[in-house]
Amino acid sequence: MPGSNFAITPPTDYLLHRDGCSYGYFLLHPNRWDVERQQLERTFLLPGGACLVVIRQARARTSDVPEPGNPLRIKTDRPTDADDRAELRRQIVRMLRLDEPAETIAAFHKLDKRWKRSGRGRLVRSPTFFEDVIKTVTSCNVTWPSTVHMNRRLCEVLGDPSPTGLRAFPSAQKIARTRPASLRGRCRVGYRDERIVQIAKRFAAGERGSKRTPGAIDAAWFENPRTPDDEVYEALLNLPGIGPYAAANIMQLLGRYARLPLDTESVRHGKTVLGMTGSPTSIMKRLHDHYAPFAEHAFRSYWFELWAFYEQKRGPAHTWDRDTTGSTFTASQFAAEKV
DNA sequence: GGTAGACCTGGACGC
DNA sequence: GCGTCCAGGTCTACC
Repeated sequence: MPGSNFAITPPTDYLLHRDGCSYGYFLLHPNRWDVERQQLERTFLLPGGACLVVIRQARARTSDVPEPGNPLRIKTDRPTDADDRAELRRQIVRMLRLDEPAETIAAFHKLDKRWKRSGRGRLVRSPTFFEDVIKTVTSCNVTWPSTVHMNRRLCEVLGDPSPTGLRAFPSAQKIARTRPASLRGRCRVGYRDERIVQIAKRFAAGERGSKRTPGAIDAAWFENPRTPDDEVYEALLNLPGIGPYAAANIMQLLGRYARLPLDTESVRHGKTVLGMTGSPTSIMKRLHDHYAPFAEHAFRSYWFELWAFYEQKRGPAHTWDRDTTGSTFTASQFAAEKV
């Protein structure tokens, strides 16, 4: 089937295999990182319907390895019109954080020089705020393999298929129309069923512009950098299924890096990598103090430390296959291994 | 304000 | 193959 081809020019320091494989969500359906081809594949929801998209960074003429800032080649599995391409471009920019200029990453490297050489600084996320929120809910109170399973089932059961047959992440409207019991039974989300449907209803109401629906979510307000951090955090805490950890994690997904989403894995990191001792509560307090000097970049410093530990154990993230390495490792495995 | 226990699933383990 | 235990963050009731 004939598709469309176009290119996006990323920031001058951008590397797809490094910056696209920088956070666990790149391993969750409908995302798939093709290790062999070093390209990102995913079905996007566009005005004209679901569409499988392959994103690959152009190589240099004399090398198999892309150079920073090389164009991103976008290929779709069906023809796209101008509306489709505009929306696709918008979602890719959000997902890959192409709107973060090289200067912002340089400012982070000035504050935390450990990552200047590798160039790490951007964190991949979802094409939409809604998907980031749901993915965060599915990551709470479960081990990583369960998070992988829930996201796979959400796509398989509720996601629209592209012409090739690969499914997108379900829209807020689709989940809002789903019965909680069905979500629990078919997607294995457990007690999160009602909470996920409630969140989806609020997003769906916000997308319809329904001001009369209590709690309707105005995604643009959350995404607006001018909205104060504290107000965003408080609003997130008011969503069902979102507690302090999930709210702080969604904050970083919104590009607000000052807060740390600390969980049991953070405590493990504090103990095994940073040599901290004491109760989990005291370690979490010390972790906050430890990363405080990195101010508005605190999460980046924390996360790339954690990510470097994972890569030390499992190899570079761009070699992790979603359905093998990427779906099996757990924090408890790392805790049991020697550093 | 702090804390205990329930919530649900999948994986590990013992038999 | 079956039963039991455990990890994981949020929510509610209770003090």
